[in-house]
Amino acid sequence: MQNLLHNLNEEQLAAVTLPAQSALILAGAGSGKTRVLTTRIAWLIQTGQVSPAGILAVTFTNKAAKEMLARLSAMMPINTRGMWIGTFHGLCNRLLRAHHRDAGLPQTFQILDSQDQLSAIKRLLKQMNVDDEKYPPRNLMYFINSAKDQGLRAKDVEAHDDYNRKFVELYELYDHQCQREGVVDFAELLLRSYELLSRNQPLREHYQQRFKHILVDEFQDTNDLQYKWLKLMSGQGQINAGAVFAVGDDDQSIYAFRGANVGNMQAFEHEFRVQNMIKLEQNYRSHGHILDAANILIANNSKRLGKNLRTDAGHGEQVRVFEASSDLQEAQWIIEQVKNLIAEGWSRSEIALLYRSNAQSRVLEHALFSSAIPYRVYGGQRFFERAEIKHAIAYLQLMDNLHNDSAFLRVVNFPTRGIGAKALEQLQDAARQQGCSLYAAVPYVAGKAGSSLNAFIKLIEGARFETQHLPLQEMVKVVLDASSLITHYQSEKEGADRIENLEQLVSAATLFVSEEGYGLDTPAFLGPQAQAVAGTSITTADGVEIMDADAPLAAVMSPLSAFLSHASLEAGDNQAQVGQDALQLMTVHSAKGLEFDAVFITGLEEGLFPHENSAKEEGGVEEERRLMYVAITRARKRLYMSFSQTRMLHGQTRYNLRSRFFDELPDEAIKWLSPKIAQQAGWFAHPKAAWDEAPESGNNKIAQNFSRPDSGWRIGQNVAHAKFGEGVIVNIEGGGGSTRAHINFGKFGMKLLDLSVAKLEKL
DNA sequence: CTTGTGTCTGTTTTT
DNA sequence: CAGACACAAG
Repeated sequence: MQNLLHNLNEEQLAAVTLPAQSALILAGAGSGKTRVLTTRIAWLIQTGQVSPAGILAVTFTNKAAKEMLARLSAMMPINTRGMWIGTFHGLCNRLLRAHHRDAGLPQTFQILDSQDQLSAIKRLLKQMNVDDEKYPPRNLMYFINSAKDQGLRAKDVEAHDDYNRKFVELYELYDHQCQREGVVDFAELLLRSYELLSRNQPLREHYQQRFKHILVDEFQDTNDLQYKWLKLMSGQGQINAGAVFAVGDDDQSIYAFRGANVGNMQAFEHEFRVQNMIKLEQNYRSHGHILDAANILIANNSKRLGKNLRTDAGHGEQVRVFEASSDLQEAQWIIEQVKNLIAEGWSRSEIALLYRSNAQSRVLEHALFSSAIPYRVYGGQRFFERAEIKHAIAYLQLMDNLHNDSAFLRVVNFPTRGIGAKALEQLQDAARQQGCSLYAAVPYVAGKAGSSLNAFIKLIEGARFETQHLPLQEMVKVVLDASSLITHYQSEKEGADRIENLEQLVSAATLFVSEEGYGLDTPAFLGPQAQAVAGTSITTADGVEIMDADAPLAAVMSPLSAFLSHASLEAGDNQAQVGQDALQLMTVHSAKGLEFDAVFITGLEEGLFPHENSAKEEGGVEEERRLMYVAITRARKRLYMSFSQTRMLHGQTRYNLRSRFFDELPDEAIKWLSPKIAQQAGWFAHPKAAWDEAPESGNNKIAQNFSRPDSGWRIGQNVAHAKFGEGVIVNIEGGGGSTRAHINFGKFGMKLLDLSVAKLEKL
C-alpha cells in the first residue's frame, strides 16, 4: 500500500484517496493523469472498497485502454482480463453481444466503420431515388451521426423546414436499412446500448449495482450521449448511485467536431454533486520554456475552467522556430535536425514529427525514406482500411452474416466474375419485392444473371462449409484462396504489396486469436458458449437467464465475430514493426496522451494550422488553439516549430502566411533559427525581429540552396500594407510600367494591388 | 460485361 | 494529387 502511494505529490494523493463520491479531476497536460487513474483503481481494490468486478473504466482510444491495463497489472497481481476497462465503443459492443436479443440485434451483427457507413448511405439514396446533389451523402451522414451523438432517433429530431424533414426521413430509412442488414455504425453502438439499459430494468439494475466505481479518462471528450450513458450506468440521482471519477482537461478538448461537449464538465459538477474538484497543475513532463509557451498560448482562449501548469524542471532550451521556403525544404531541414539529434545520442523513438493533417506526412516520409531514417507512421491509412483488406474482410463478414448487403456488394463482383450493373439491378429489384437481403434474393433472379449470382452463392456456401470447423486463421487462408483475391492481385502490376498485406491478415488473425484467449484451434464460427460463471448471470423480465457481459469473451461472441469487431473498432492502429527504434510520425490528434523528448510541430501556416475550415465553425479557432496546446505539451526537452512559404496542396502550390499562433507565444521562449545568409537576400526575413542567432551548424548548407539574387517582387514574398496588414504575394501579372500583384492578406482576403502605386513593405 | 480513359471534385482531426 | 465516377470502346 505504502509503495502504491509514496510517489504521489499532494494533489495526486488527494485525488487517489478521495472518498467514494463522484469527483472531477482537472488534470493538466503531463500532470500524471494516467497514473492517478490507475493508482486510484489499485487503491480502491487494495483497501477492499471494491472488487475488480465493481470497476468500470472508460477511455476513448484503444491505446489508452491498453496503457491503463498494462500499468494496472504492473501495480497489482490481479487478472485484468475480466475487468471492464475499454473504450466506450468496445464496451458497448461487448454489452450488445451479450444481450443481442434484448437489444434487437442478430448475434452476428457487424460494425460499420465510417467508410462503410458512407457507402451504405449512398446506396440508400440511390435506391430511394434521392438527388445526391441536393442531399449530399456526407451531409446526411453528418446529420445522422450528430443526432445519434445527442441520443436522438429520427422521431426525436425536430425539423423546421422541408429540407430538414427530408434528412429526418432519410435518417429513419437508414436505420431501417441497417436493421435489415444486421449492421450498426459507431454511434449506434452507444445509442443502442443506452436504449437497452434504459428500457430493460433488470439489466440496468444489474449493472448499476455492480459498478460501484466508474472512472472516465479524457472526460472533456465525452459527447451528450456518452454523458447520458454514464448517468444511466452509475444510477446518478439514486440513493446507491455509483461514484464517477472523471478526469479531464478542458484545454485539451479537441474533438468537438465529433460531438464532444466540454460543457459536460460543468454539467457533471452540478448534476453529480461534485464536492471534490481537484486540480493537478504540477507538470512533470516539459521544461520551462516549453511550458511557458503552452500556458501563454492557451491563455488566449476565453472559455476556460482556469488552470496553469507549473514545473520544477527549470527553463531548459528555447523553442526553435524555422521558416522554410517550401514544404520540401521544410522536410529537408527537419531531416537535418533529426540527424543532429541522433548524432547527439537522442533515441529515434523519442523524436516525434507532428502535423495537422495526414496528407502532410507524405513529404516527410519521402524525405525520411531517402535519408534512410527508420520511421513509423501512426494513423493515416490504417491496416484494416486498405482496399484489399476490406475486400477480404467483406468475404468474412458475408460468411458470418449473409444479410450484410454492404459486404455482399463489395465482393459479389470482386474479383470480377461477370456480375455487372444489370444483374445487380435485377437482384436489387427482387430483394425489394421480397423485402429480403440481396443474398436471399438470388433465387428470384432468372436467366444468365441468375446463374452467375448462383455461382457466387455457391462460392460463399462452399467456403462456409469448408471452414465450419476450422480456427479463424485457417479460415482466413481458405477465404483468400476461395475468393481468388490472391490470384487476382498476382496478375496485377502493383499487386505485390497487396498480397503481402493479405498475408499479414492471416498473421493478424493468429495474433488476435491468441491474444483474446481463444484456443488456437477453436472453430471460428463457434458461437457463444453458455458456461455460467457464478455471479455472471442475470434473469431478465421474461424470466430468461442470460450471461453477464463480462463472462469470458468466448461466452459472448465467436472468434469470427470478435475478429470482425476488432477490425472495425481498432482499424489496426498500425502494422509497422513495433520493436524497432524509429522516428514517430503522427497527427496532433493522435499524439494526445503521448510524450517525447523532442517534438517537431510542422506546417504551422494559416489555413493549415489553424485549419481554414475552423474559421467558419463556431469556436473553431479556439479548438485549433487547444490543438496547438496539445502539440506543444507533448515535448519534454526540446521543441521545434516550422512553417513554409509555399506548399503543394491538391496538386497546386499554395502561398501561406505563418500561423497566427506564433504571435501568441512569448518572445523569451522562442529562438528564431532561419539562416542569416538567406535573410540578407531578402528571402527569409521575419517581421518580428532579426534572427536571434547565427545559424546553427548544418543550416548553412540549406541556406546556400536558397540564397539567390533579390530581383524585386516575387511570388511568395511576404509584404506589409498600411491598411491590410501582412500578406503574401500569390501571383504577379503585367510587367514593365504597371505590375499588379494578387496578395493574400489573410483576414482581409485577396487584393489586387498595383505594385508601383501601393505602398508595400517587403518583409 | 469489362476495361480503359477521361473528367470531375473535394479535400481536418477519429472511435 | 488522389479517388470517385461516367462514358466509350472492346
